[in-house]
Order: sequence, then C-alpha cells, then structure tokens
Amino acid sequence: MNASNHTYRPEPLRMTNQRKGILEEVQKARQHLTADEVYELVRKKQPRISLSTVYRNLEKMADAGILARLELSGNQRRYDWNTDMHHHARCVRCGAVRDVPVDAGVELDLGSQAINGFAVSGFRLEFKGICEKCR
Amino acid sequence: MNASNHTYRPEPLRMTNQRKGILEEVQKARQHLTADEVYELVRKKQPRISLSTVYRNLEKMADAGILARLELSGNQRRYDWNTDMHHHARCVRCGAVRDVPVDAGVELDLGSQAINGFAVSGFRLEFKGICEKCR
DNA sequence: AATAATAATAGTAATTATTCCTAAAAGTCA
DNA sequence: TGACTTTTAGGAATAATTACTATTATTATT
Repeated sequence: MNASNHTYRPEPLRMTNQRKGILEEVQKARQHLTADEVYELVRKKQPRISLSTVYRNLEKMADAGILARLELSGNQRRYDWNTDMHHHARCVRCGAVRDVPVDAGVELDLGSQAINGFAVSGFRLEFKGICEKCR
Repeated sequence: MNASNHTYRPEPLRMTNQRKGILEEVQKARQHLTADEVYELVRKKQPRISLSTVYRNLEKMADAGILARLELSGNQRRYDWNTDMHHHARCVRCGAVRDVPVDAGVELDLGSQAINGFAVSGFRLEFKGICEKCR
C-alpha cells in the first residue's frame, strides 16, 4: 500500500499493441471515458484484450502523466487526455462531462488562503448545470 | 432506476431506535463518517443492528435533508451533519476532512457564468492541503 | 388497549468497480 | 539470437453499496 497516488515509477513503459490501442481511444474520444467504456472500444479492434489490461494501462499511463485521472464526486473514475490544469462541468440531465478552462470567468481567490490553520496546496472545482444539448 | 438522486419521497419517516442511534452518532462525530464507521459506532449500543440498516437509513435521512451526503473525489461516501452550504478541505497526510465556510476568503466569480453554452446551476469546491495537526 | 395498515428491520445475496495473482507471451537491448 | 524483464489474458479476490424477503415494529385509528 502506498500513501501517494503518484508514485515515482522509474521502469520504462513498453509500447505494446494493447497500450497503443487504449491510448488511441482515450485520445480520440470526445468524452471522458471509464475503464469499461475504453474496454468496449478497444475490443472492436483487439477482441482478445482483457479488462484488467485496460485497467492496468490506464492507471500506468495516468501515473506516467500521459493521461489524467478524473474522479468526479460520487462517480466512476474516468480518464482524460487533457493533462493540463482545468476544471469540469457535468450536465445534470445527460451526465456528460466537459472541460472548463481555468480562466473561463472563474476567479478563485486563494491569495492568503490559510483556512484556520489549514495550509491549502490545491483545490478542485466541479460545476454542475445543463449543457447546450439538453436545454 | 431513477434519474434524480433526490426523489420526492412522501412516505413518513418513522422514528425507530436504529434510526435514532444512527443520527446521534453522525451528529456527535467530529469527523465525517462512512457508513461502516457509523455501523461500528452504533453497534456498541445496538449490537444487533445490521449494516444494511445503517446504509438504508443514512441514505433516507440524506434524501430527507436531515443529513448531507459528502462525495469527495475518489473516496468513499461520507455523511455530514451540517446541511448548510459549505466546502471541504482534505488533509493529504492524514486524510481528515474538515468543513470550510463558504465565505472563508474564497471568492468564486459566478456572475455571468455561462461557460460556452453551459448553464451553471451549482458547483462544488474541494481543497487539499495539510491540516494543523500534520504540520 | 386492540387492530389494521404499512414502514422498517436483520440477514444475506447480488452487483459494481476495481485490484490482485500467475503462468505464458511479447518487447527490448546487447 | 538470446537473455532479461515487462506485460498479458483470464480469472479470482476485494470493497463498497444495493437489493431481496420474511418477520417485526411503529403509527394512526378504532
């Protein structure tokens, strides 16, 4: 058991077909996918791939910084091709999740942010609302 | 399957011993508890209570607005006696979660918040950092 | 207090998401 | 090519949560 989610991992990543296929699907997806969504997609091209391979690789690539983990509150883990800092907005009707650039009119004053002895080092911001399609 | 998490529930809540005991523990806890933490606590006084009763009641009381669900990203669901609007801060060392009042120096500009066609109706904000004890 | 109606319970089974295990196969490097 | 090490498939294991069901408890009403 490891305290940190982002353990330093010196071992090299071999470029296997499976890994390539998984990465491809995540990168070309328009939404943020769950492990089993990725599995279903990759399976069309590599019918013998196993679910555990998909899980393992998504986690490994997230550790390596190639992908980003997306753990929205109360939901299944998803993976995001966009590893830059950004927020997310979830539609309460259809459940779609979209990216929100950090500067999209959102201003979070973290200036001298020391909430009663708590030293803030980061935050995550999650919007909910109704997306364009659902209005 | 129901689209909404907060279904209108006209049926009355009967005040059973189990429900009373569960509510008591959540309200007197200093931390935000998971279902099985509540279970272990209530069990000391009501050794025959079942885990599913704890789960069912926590959910029911959350639906009724007596408790608040707390689903921090990538974590087990917890329950919060404080149903007023507030944020949370999680210590990356010890994992403790504390409340952050909405006005604690945090300013989120939601003025004309329409992120490219997405109508924002709410948001959740989660801090991480190091708590007083762990510094 | 007794009755009738129905909500809640204990105990367990089922589900879902994820991680772990292992022998066999496949990349990588010299 | 051969040696070394990572990765794989497939399935078992785990953890959190939800669903099921016969029995019991609560509440409102006589």
